[in-house]
Parts: sequence; structure tokens; C-alpha cells
Amino acid sequence: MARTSHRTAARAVEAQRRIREAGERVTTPRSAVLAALLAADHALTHHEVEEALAPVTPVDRVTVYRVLDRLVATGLAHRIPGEDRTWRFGANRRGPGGAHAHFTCSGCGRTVCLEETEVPAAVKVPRGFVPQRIELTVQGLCAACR
Amino acid sequence: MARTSHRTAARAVEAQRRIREAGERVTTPRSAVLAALLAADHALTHHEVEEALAPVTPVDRVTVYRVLDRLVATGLAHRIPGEDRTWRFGANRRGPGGAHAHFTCSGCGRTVCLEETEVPAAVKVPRGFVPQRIELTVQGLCAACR
DNA sequence: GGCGCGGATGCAACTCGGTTGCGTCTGCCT
DNA sequence: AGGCAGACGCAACCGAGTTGCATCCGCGCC
Ligand SMILES: [Mn+2]
Ligand SMILES: [Mn+2]
Ligand SMILES: [Zn+2]
Ligand SMILES: [Zn+2]
Repeated sequence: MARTSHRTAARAVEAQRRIREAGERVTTPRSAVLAALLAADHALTHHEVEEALAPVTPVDRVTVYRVLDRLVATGLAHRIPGEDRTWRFGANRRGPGGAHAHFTCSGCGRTVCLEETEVPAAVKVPRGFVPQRIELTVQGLCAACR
Repeated sequence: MARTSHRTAARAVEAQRRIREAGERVTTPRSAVLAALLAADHALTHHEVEEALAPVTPVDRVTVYRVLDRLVATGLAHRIPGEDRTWRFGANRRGPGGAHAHFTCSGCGRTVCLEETEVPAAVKVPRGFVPQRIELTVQGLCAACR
């Protein structure tokens, strides 16, 4: 438990450092949300973030939405559109621009970032179309649900 | 115009044939919805389907949802999750199981099926994970919006 | 350390894509 | 033609995300 809360504190500091370095104001909700993303082993929904913060640093629903939007806008996190019409958010652990694939488990509904998996650099598109970003999502069963 | 309505009628017949062949009951809403998907040059939202049918064969909002669900379940159409939290639907012109990529235009918001574009057959996933389906979406600008 | 301001938070009300329950209607089999 | 399971229409509902506005507070400045 001492170990755990030590890690938690370290994560909070790390989150604050990242926010400050991005030139953003360091506020309680922002640090708490980013720390939650950094702590998670899978991409979190708005609701999951809210729940994760509730016991220690309750944050208003709307603020969670706004903070996550801002983290995405400043490149500190990324948003993953899901099969179930809800967005999930993951911290950009290795800075912005790291295009990677995602895995969504149809058992537990969790989405994880596949930092290792290559996304094709280019694909064939119809004449006149200009590709900008490629998204690759794998559906299947995670190790736990298999 | 004679040409156009002739094509329209042909499409209605084709839609009915496909529905019957799938072992489903042939109803007015079902034929109309599938015919609309077959006629479209891009994947349609629920709302677009409803609008397309309104002038000739008005169909209740809820019925459109249910018909589209069923077309997907029977393999006559497929559902594409979008960046904007709405689903889009396309007819499965070449039968079910034809995995293909999609292109979403950030200008007009339209999504088109890239029937030509290969989806990688397999990707690297973490140990113990079982991939089932791979989805590839390209974001960019379409020829009209460029 | 205190001051002031612009941006951030909290709360309430709202939008909209999609769902559910239920009574009526109809495609299809006999 | 007759009967029934399944489809349709309508109304109420749900939940993710948004908007407007008053209050608060991080941070640069003294
Ligand atoms: Mn990710
Ligand atoms: Mn398609
Ligand atoms: Zn799982
Ligand atoms: Zn376009």
C-alpha cells in the first residue's frame, strides 16, 4: 500500500510535468485526469475516468469532457472512436504523432493501444482522394476473455 | 427521367430478390431501405436513409433502425462506426465477408467503401489475444472537398 | 506575499443518435 | 381464404456529449 500510493504520487507529478511542458495551466482536474490515463492499462471512457477520480478527487462530468478534449488538442492524449458509440482516451506516452493500432475485445469491451503494431504507411485510395491519417482497429478476444 | 425511374424500379426488384434469397420476409420498408443503400454512392446514416425514403415511401424512424440492424445481421449490409459517433451503412454488394477499408472525408463527412483497398490479413497482437476482424479506416479529403 | 485577470470549473438545461414497450398490422405458409 | 409469428408505428425513454452562464482559481506581475 505504501508502494502503491508512492507510485500514485509519482504519476501525479509526472502528469503535472507533462501538462506544464505543453504550456497548459496546471489544475487539479487536469492532473487527475491525465494521471488516471497514465495509470490505466487500457483506454478509458469518460465515465471510467469520472469513476476513477471520484473517490479522491471528484470532478464534474462536464469538466471531464472538457479536460479530455483539451488533452487531445494539446497532444497529451488521443481519442479512439469505438464500436459502441463512445470514445475512449489513452495517454500519449511517447509524445504526439505516434500512429499505432488498437485492439478492442468483444468480450469485456476494453480497448488497448497496440504500441508495437505497425499501421500501414500508405494505402490505395480512389483518384483525387487525399489520405491524411490511417486508423487500424483489431476486434477479437483479449487474453482474459478468451 | 424515364431512364432514372427505370433504374429505380430495377433496384427495388434487386433489393427484394436479395432479401428473399437471404430467407427474410420481404416488406416495404426492407426493400426500400436496401434499395436506398444499393443506390447510394457512399455509406448512409440512419437519418440519410430516412430522408431518402421520405418522399416516396415514408418509414418510421424506429423501423429504419430495426431494418438496418437486421440487414446487418443477415449479411446484406455492413455497419461502419464513425468518428462522429454515428453509424453508417453500406450494402454488401459482393456478398458478406468481403473485408474492405473505408475512407472518411473530414470535409463533407462522407464515408465511402474502398472495395479495392486491401486490409492486412493479420497483425501482431499481444500474447494470448485472439484477433477476429481487422478494420482499416482512412481519414482525409475526398476528390470533391480537396 | 498579495492583486488582478483570463481562462477553467461546476451546475443545469439541452441535443440527438439509438432503444424499448406495446398495440396493431401483414407477409407468408397451409 | 385463414391464422399466426413476426414486422411496423408510435410514444416514451436512455445515455453520451454539448452549451450557457455564474463563480472560482492558476499564474504572471508587482
Ligand atoms: Mn492508442
Ligand atoms: Mn464498406
Ligand atoms: Zn476482454
Ligand atoms: Zn468530402
